[in-house]
Formats: sequence, C-alpha cells, structure tokens
Amino acid sequence: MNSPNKRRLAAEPVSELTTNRLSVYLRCLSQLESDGVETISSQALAEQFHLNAAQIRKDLAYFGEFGVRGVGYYVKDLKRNLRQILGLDRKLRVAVMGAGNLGLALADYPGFRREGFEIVTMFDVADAKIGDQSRSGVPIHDLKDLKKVVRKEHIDIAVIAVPAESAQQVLDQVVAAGIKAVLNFSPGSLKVPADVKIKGVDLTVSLESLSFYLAQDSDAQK
Amino acid sequence: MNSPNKRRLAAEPVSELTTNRLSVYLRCLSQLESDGVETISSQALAEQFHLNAAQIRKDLAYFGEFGVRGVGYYVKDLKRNLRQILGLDRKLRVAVMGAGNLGLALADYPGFRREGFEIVTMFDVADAKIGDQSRSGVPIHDLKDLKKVVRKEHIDIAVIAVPAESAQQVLDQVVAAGIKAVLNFSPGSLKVPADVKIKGVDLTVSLESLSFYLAQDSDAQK
DNA sequence: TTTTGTGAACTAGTTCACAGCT
DNA sequence: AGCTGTGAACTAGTTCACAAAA
Repeated sequence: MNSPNKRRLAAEPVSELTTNRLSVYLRCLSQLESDGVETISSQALAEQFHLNAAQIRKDLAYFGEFGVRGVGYYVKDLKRNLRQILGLDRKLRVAVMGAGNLGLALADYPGFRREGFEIVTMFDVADAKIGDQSRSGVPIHDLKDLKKVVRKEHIDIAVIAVPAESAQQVLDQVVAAGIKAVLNFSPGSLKVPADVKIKGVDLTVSLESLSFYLAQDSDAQK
Repeated sequence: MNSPNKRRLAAEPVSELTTNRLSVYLRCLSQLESDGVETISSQALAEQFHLNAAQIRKDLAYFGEFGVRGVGYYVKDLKRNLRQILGLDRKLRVAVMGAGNLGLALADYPGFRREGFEIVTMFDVADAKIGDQSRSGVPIHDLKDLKKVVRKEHIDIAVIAVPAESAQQVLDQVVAAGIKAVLNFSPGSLKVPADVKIKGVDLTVSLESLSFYLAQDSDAQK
C-alpha cells in the first residue's frame, strides 16, 4: 500500500526559489530515511528542519500529489519523486574549467559525488598541468580539446573556476561546445544565450554581505 | 565640485537582496573607475551591467542621497560611500575552519584579498596539518586554540569548510569564541543564535538546480 | 534639459485557513 | 481525526512614472 505517484509536469513556470527548496527537502528526506522514518507530515518536516509547512505542500503541488491525506508523505516515495523531478535519476557528468586551487578542490569535493554528480574532467591552459590529474584522479585536459572531450565524455554541466579575467572567454567556449548548464564561481555576471542556464556562486558578494552586517552592528551601539 | 555626501543610516530594515546588490554596484564602479569614467547615471550603469535603473536608485536611497540631479553619480565618490556602507573601509580579518582541499583553496583565493579581506588563519584538528601553512602562507592552528587565536588575531569572520558531519559542532565553537559572522560551505542549514549572521553557500543545491533545468529541457522535447 | 529620489502601481512569493479526501 | 492540496489574504520586492533639483 505505497505510492499514489501522481507525478505531473509543472504547467506554470516554477520559480528558482521553489527548485532550490526541493533540493533542501530532498536532503531532509535522505536524513529521515537513514533515521528509519517511514512517513512524515509537512508539519513535522517543517518543524524538524525550520521550514514552513504550507510552503512545502505548495512547492510539491507544482509537480503532483505526493501525499496521503490523514497520513503525510511516504519518505522513500517522496524522495524518489523529488530525485526524478530534479533530474537526479540519471548520473550527471560535470567538467571543471580551471585546474587552479579552487578548481582542484571542487573536482575532489565529496559533496558533489554524493548526490549523483560525476566530476569527469578538468580543463586548463597551463602545459605544466595538462596530462596531470587531481588528487582523486580527475584528469586535466587541454582547453583546446574542450569540444572533442565534451562530446566523447558526454559532459552535461561545466563549473567555471578560472580567474575573473578569462571567465567570459572560457564560458563562450563552453557554450560553443554545446553545454547547457554552468555553475560559475568567478565574480561578476557573465553573458550566455537564453537557452543556457548559468548559476553564480559569488564569494565576494557573500563576504561583503557579512561585512555589511558587522558594520551595522557596530553602528548600532554608537 | 565633488561629493554632496549626505550619507544616512538606513532607518527601515534593508533587505539582503539590496545589500547583495550593493556589492555588485561596488564591483561595477571599480571597473568604471579603472576605465577612467568619472561620472555615471543610473540609466547608463543599468545598461552597461544589465541592471534596473530604478532599482539602483532605490537601493542607494536607503542610505543617503549620493547622486546629483541632471548629472548622475560621481564614480569615485559613490564607490567610497558604498565601501563605507558595506563596512569595507576597514580590513576584515577572516579565519577558515578546516584545512582540507576546499579550506586551503579558499584561504588562497585571490578574490577575497582583493576587496580588503585578510585571511589570517586556518584551523584544523589533524595533527599532520597543524603548524603547517597554505601555499600562500596562511598558518594552520589547532582547533583547540580557537578562542585564544581569535582573541589575539581579532578575527571578524569565520568560513566553515569542514565536512558536513562536524559542521554544527565547529560552528558552535566559532560562536562560543565570539565570532558574529560566518560563511558556511557545508551543506544543510546550521543553527546559530540570533545575534550571529550566517550565510550559506550550498554547492549541492546550486548543482541540483542546474540538474532540474536540464531535466525540464529534456522533458520539453518529449 | 537631464537625471535623481520616491510615492504609487504592479508582480512575485509566502502564509493562512479551510474544504475535502483518507 | 488528521493531513493534504489550494484559493484567498497578505507581505515583500520590483518597476513605473513623475515632481523636484541642478
């Protein structure tokens, strides 16, 4: 007596805030699953992880009816559905652009592998690095071979971890190679065609936002 | 003929979206300054960097009247004001928690130093690492000495780059040491007292959001 | 004339509250 | 009885549009 499983394609366009939360819900469910919890109500989920129950229900409702009235959600079932909605039911293949400090760290970051991403290759322009590999064995290719390797290795996602100066130029090559999804660690916003999704992680903005908070604080106690 | 400079303390609480944009504006102004531009209108700024002119004006208006009607903003002047608002007119001292791959990469990340942050120390628990230092010379201390070193080195901000399992526990120690601002790279949300500001960079959520986009794409062309 | 600073209008996102299913 | 799924109410954020300043 499991799985009503009425998944539907979202008709309305769903906001990025919602999809980000789906990731969060998925992580919560993974924890519940490993805690041996079989079923959970939106209420309980919200309390345990400091979320809002109505929002959880609304977010899920974009994609189907996954709950059972009077009961809640079957943890395993909802988890499986969320993985499918997020496209995590297949392995996604990732290339890291730039084999500097940050690129190498990202290539070996265990959090990526955990949810089914595979870091397959890195690219760099420095002869000294090309042919080498990261600590965990991700090979470093010549940026010149990008197109060829992307095709051969079926790369889905590129991570940009090159210096700010060359970010746009590298991104243009990534786009030309046919990659449709990019995670950008370089500061500033880059231009991509409309059919390419780019998501930025701007460390400077994050730190400056903390700086602002500290500055307000010290202003407050005149 | 410079600087009307009517800076004011924001009376209304200003949203994080606004403060994040202030960082962005600051970066744009730095570029304009090095391009030799002396004055810029909100309109021109918006066009050049794909922003909204009204929003720029509104964001700035929370903090004062920095513009000159009929002219625009003096680049140098506005830049100086933004730096002050963001609390970047003093050097902020940062400690990185965790001297793993990611921690070491962050410690040497040039983007941080650029806008006036100083990565002063790292902390770890592994005897093999303690006493060692990052490539650029940031020393690695024993986590046990956190309180002492934070006091002596006047650390303002902690960056959490430890494995997910120990993140909350390390954070608790950071808070106990009196640090009021934290940038968290570990996945999942951590608990802090109300007077501590924590900002998360969740790489898993970012990647999964890209995965969702790709999944929608392949659904679309049935 | 040009461009700011800002109320007013609009749009997006969140939370409430309850009908209806199990 | 309990909990979902969802319209309706509310709150936050963005954009418009214009009066006032230089």
